[in-house]
Amino acid sequence: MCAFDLLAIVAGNLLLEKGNNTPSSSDISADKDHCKVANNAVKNECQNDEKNMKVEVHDQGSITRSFFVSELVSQGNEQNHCSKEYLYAENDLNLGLAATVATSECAERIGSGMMVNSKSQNEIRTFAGNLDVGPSLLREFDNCKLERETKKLIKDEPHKCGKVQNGTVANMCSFEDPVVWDEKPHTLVSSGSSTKVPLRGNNNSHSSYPTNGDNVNVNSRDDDENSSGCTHPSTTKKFFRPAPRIGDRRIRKILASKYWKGAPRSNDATLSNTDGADSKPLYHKRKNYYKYQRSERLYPFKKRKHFAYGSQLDSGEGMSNEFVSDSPKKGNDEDAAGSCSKLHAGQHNSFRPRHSHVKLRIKSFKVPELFIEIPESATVGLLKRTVMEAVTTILGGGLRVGVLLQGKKIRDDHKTLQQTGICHNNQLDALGFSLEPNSSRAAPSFCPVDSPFLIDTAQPVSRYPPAPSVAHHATCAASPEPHQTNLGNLIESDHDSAPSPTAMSIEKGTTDSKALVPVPEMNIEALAVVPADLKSKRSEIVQRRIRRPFSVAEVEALVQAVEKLGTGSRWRDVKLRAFDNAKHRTYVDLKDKWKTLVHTARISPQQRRGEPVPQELLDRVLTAHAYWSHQQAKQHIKQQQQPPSLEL
DNA sequence: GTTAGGG
DNA sequence: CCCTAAC
Repeated sequence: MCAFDLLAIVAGNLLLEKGNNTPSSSDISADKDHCKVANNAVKNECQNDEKNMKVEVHDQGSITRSFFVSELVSQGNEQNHCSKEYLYAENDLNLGLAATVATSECAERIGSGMMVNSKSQNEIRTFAGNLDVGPSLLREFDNCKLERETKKLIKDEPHKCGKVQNGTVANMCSFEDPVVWDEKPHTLVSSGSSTKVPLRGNNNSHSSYPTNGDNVNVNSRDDDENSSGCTHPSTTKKFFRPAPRIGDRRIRKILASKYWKGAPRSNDATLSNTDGADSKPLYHKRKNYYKYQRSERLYPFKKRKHFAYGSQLDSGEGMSNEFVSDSPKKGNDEDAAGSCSKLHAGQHNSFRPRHSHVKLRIKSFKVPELFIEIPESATVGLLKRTVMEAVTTILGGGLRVGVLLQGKKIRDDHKTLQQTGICHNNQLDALGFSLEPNSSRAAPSFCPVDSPFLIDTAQPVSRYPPAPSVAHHATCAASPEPHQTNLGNLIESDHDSAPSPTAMSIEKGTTDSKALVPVPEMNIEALAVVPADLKSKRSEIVQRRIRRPFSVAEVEALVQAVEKLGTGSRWRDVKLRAFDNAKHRTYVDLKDKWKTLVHTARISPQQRRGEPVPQELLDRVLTAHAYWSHQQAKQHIKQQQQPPSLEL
């Protein structure tokens, strides 16, 4: 069950609420004409064996909350600097950006107590970490008051924003559920979703480091989440860098590949409903790409976060705070009101429905299905980490929000809510949201976004009851899982899952240690529309493994093995010796890793990226490499000299 | 099935 | 990590 706590956080259902703010979704009588998204108060608390992570999101509907970041910044005594940027971002309707700025600029200050590992790379994480740090810090944010001051500065230093903002602000407006955006100035829209919380893998951030390279990503991402959970920090990243829809560079590769030449970036476009801005990510430099890819995916959340003006972050108990307040608290909003309207100014025009508003309350999301296999002897802490990593892995490919109406997935992003029937009385209760893995194949260009035939009815979705029911349950299913892996806390997943929503399930541990396996779901409807040949291509793509950085521990093991066995023609032995239980590490992987290690060891530390490998290890790499290279050379010489003699 | 290297 | 040629 513990494991599920983490998952549960992510998991969830959507509650559609009309009219009044009553929690009950059944209240149909409410005025449907005026629908708004209720604010969610979500408090999640994840405790790790290592330390307590707290992600609390209280969206009380107070617009003021949006300034959380700013406040945070100001707290750091960098009001001028940070707030400016923040405001600027705000001006762009890009709170996320603001958060980003704050993160990069002020992270260290804010989190003075935190470990700041390194430059920009870790800043975000650090920032998030700070947020987590504690109630004490967070409480400070409670008093929001910098809006006015900061506003002045909004236009002051646009360039700063640019610096931080690699992506496009336009991205913000991408494919979110229109619903969320249907807010008018007066309407308080905040779909504070518990979703953010879960991602927080901070638990491991310190200690887990050796465990898995992924942690790095996870943490940073998580932190984002956290921060977002706390308020906006997370959001930041998202906007900061337009979310690459597709997984790794694979996407790039795919697009470039012969098979896909015909279907360029439109691919992305498909995934993201509206704006073409999404395609940008493809052009991002690879290095940055990984850094942000995960966080970026959380598009939906971030947007919501923007509107989910997190209120005070105090240490609460409940994992999910059901509290929802629809309307902003007037008291707090006094100040915020102005900024708020400004904040949303640009949005209304394009997104708000003409007549009525849809009022939604998203209590939680369904999350992709996970299978976890772990030894009974494993510790709870390990279980938690495992789950965390599993979640991270799944999310690694990015997330999309799926909208389900009466159990049917709505694919046409261009339809209005009205057209879809979401606003109608009888539909509100049937509306569901899901988090879906955002895989590259999910929406190849050849699948028109708008094509009606894609609006499938007979989807895997059926497996997943309309949001409300799925919510927080992690079901324990004992089903033999074909693709298993070893290596305790490392995640084994070789495929991004297909874009269908899934429920959570856990597989009872067997005797050996196993890892998580995101079980991909077939995108039936999509496949049905795809030409046969393309279909096969796609399936190939699906097999692509996710990138999983080597942890220091793994590097250590690799180095040790190579020192003993050597490199030449012994990768299989190395594998068996040091990574026999890590199924996801093939000898080819090890070989490749060694290759990169050697390269890394030769370049200057400044040029290195990713999780830093201790210099000591790098030294050993060079030494071992030199030694074995020499041995190999000698060997070759011998062989070249021997044959003649034999012939003679 | 492995290894070695380029991508 | 992927892909492939070459064992």
